[in-house]
Amino acid sequence: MAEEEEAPPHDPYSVLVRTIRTSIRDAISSAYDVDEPVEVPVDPEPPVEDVDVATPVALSLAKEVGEEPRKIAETILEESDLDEVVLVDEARVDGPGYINIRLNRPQYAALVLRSIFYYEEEYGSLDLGMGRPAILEHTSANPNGPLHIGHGRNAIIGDILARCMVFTNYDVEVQYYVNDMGKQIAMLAWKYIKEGRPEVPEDKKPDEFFGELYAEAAKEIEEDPELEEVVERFLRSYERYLLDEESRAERIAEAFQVVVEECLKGHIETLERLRVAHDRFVYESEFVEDAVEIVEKLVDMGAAEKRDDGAVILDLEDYGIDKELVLTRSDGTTLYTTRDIAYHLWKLKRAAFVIDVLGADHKLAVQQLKAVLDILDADPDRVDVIFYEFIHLPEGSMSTRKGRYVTLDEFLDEAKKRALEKMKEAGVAEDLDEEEREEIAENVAIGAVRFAIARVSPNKPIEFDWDEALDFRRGGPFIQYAYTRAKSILRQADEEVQRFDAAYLDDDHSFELVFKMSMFPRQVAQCVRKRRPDILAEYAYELARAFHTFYEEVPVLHAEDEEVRKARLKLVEAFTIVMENVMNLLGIPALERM
RNA sequence: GGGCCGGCAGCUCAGUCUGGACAGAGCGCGGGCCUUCGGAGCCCGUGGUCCCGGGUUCAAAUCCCGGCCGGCCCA
Repeated sequence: MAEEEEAPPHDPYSVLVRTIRTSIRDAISSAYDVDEPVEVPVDPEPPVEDVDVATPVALSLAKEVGEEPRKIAETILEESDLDEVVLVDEARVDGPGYINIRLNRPQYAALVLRSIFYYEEEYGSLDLGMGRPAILEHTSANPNGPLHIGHGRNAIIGDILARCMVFTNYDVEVQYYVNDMGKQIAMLAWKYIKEGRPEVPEDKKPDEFFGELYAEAAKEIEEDPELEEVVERFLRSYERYLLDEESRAERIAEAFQVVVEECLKGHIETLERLRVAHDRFVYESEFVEDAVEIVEKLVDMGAAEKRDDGAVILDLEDYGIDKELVLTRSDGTTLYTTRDIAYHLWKLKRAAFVIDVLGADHKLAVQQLKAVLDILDADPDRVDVIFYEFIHLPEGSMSTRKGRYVTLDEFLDEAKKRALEKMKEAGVAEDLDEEEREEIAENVAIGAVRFAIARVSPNKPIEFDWDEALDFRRGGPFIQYAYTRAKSILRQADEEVQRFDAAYLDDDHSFELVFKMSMFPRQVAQCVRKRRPDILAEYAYELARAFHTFYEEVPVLHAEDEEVRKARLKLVEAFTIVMENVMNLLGIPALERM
């Protein structure tokens, strides 16, 4: 009679670690007199042949206990019940006192595969968010030109994080904050009117068109500083218009709105191509009234001070910020930061967590923002900002103003071109028609671009280089190719394996793959907790590498034995499940053919 | 001048939070693997004062202090 089968663990690696920890901890407390529960670090990649996991715990205990580390390790092993743990095959002491553990590979492989097949597309998903609402804001580029690769970094970091948070049960709303009333927009609106409100040419993306217009405007204004005042007047008029104080400014308001909407249209088109989605677009101009109220409140509280010239300023020295914050200019208009405070108050009311993805140049502004939120008793700790460093071009940092940038569209186009060349060179997919080949190349391009940007940790500056960014050998295509190879095996096997014995997966390459797959839930959790998409990108790469090695070294369809063949087919199938989940989180298209 | 971030192989980067075994990958360079599942791949080799100087520790790329260089922000 079959027993009632228990659901397998969501996170087999954690089960393993917990078992080992408990066993060692118990051994320590029964052999030694230590007051606090001991931290037992577990190393999943010990540098020793035939060892799967290890712990240096005996080394760190040496001082407290006053014994040689090796001796401590031996005592721990004697006292512990590690040899009775099913997942452990052998535990021994090596080197200066490491406890090295070889796993019971058949047992562990069986556990891992059971989890993967049981949860399938949910494998890797731990309940970190418990359904709590979160607002994640990213991209939020000024609508005065096309998105360049710097914005791409923002969008991709934000998008991967959003996908990971949804996957780990956060109730996420992704927002794009449209900066529709900054000085840059005023410059563009001015130029737009000056040029007689030109239509966007048919053959041009609107953001590209207005980006060029903006660069021209910036140049003109630089050459004739008197125009600065004209632009300032535009800005004032628009803000008063929004507050119903100056209804005559309709023409100006309309110019603002046209340029913003057109540029935004272009942004969305690019983002869709890159598979980046937003749930909601929030406009800065919606917060003008709230901003005014907040300033009044801060003055009433006595926190902010109204100077003789009419400007309202806030002293933040108590927060370690020497620079005083201007909330209202002497002409009565509010500033970006003031409206940003209003926006954040609004977000905090609607969600348990607020996450922003911002360039490193916003660090001071965020410090100020958080200080003000604290003054307003609005819980700044619930606002978490992910900063990323800039992407530089060989000729300097990117600038919309100077018209010096590599757009995301160009980046994708170049990637696609190279993918097509590669396909031709490899003579791949020749039986498909032109359109299908284009589609594959486009998907390879998306994977290449997303991976190139995601793989670098956010706080590291990137020097952009075409050949390096589009190196298919260590990039998205490498990952996609692993998946494609696996799918190709499954297609040819053309059989549905039901029962199999994981004990046949104990050779080094198969087991390495099993072990890597078992790390997936943990990697997702790390990515969410540390807000570091690069962790997941790195993991995807390692998983792909483990598969490529397995593929080259271990025959599946031509396995020496029918039972071995079945087990390996299931391993390949499990790999496609895990890899598909990883790729979904990274937004890298999974392809049957490429 | 102040604040934040980075500096590791010729190049691009992991590892630093939570200190532990010879510091890991990829590119490059040298050599091998297409009579077996797709060579956008695999294997072997080459290559490092972990920016410098002190300190803490049995043990430092990792922690602390002081410098240097680069980026960003503020003045």
